[in-house]
Amino acid sequence: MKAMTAAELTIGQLSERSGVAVSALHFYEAKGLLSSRRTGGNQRRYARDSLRRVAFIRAAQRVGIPLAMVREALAQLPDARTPTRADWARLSAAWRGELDARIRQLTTLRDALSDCIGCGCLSMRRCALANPGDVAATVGPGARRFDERRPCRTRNS
Amino acid sequence: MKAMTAAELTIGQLSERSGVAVSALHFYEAKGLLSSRRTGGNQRRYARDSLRRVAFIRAAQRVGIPLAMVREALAQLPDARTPTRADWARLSAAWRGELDARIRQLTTLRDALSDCIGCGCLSMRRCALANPGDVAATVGPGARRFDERRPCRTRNS
DNA sequence: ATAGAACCTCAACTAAAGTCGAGGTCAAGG
DNA sequence: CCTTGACCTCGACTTTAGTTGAGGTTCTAT
Repeated sequence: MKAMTAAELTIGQLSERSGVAVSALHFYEAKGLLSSRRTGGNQRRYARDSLRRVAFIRAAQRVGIPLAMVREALAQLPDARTPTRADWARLSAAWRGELDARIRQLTTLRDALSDCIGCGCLSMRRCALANPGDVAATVGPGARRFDERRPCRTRNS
Repeated sequence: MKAMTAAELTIGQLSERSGVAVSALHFYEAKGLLSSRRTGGNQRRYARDSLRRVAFIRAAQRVGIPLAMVREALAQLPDARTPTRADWARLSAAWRGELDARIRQLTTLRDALSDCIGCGCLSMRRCALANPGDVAATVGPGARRFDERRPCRTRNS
């Protein structure tokens, strides 16, 4: 174990510091989420910003974002030079919408469980529980929205 | 097509009204998330509250909760009689914590992306991006918490 | 110089959450 | 009666996100 923190990381170091298994790092590389330089002996060497990429990948994973989507996001980072603050900020901005939507969806589910689930409402077309969060809006004429929260007191069961 | 809405639903009706494929309903039943009466001819008949169970399953699914966890939750509902308001309310209460945690995690990710990702922080042990949300608290002595949001200006990269 | 840890590739396996198709049964209208 | 559409089971296949193992190479410390 070479304690010296060099400019680059071995895969073992990246694994340990990120808490992600070596096999998973191989896998991320195979899927194009991560890249590495190879030494003369064909071993991987990671630039230090890989640590942040991996953190980003795992953070996204934890909230249920599929790797394919993460890959697309990361593809916007330059792969020649080390990403700058601005590069990450751009990526960040692109994701706010997605994250906000998911937060809204979760919040809605939580509230629906508290407010609505005991109401007897079984109309799949109207209950908050039943609607995908975004798709909900455009059902029938009258453009009723998800967020004009009329918590369905229909009792058709 | 028998338009008469009877006391029970066929699998086709449940599928159509819930928007879930028949094959998925079979699958849910196989996994113990759903149950049905059988007719003389071995066909499934669903009580009307199945509609709500399915809505609940899908809502949970949409926010990334695995079926196994949903199954456990639904197991708390009585399977002899139709669940009452109170039954659902109990289940709802049990889930608030889980949902709140997920909402917190997502919010943290969103904020970390906005505030922290460009900060140069690569300390996997300290950055909001890197921590599983709950586990974060207990690292080293000093009990620093996740929510005393000191957005890591360490710049050790 | 050599043991052992860490690394490499590639193929096979796993688990979750389904879908698809084959081959057969049930039920309702003409 | 008999056709047609909805239903049945069961096994095979799919995708995502990896893990595990075999067989071989590289690195580094003694």
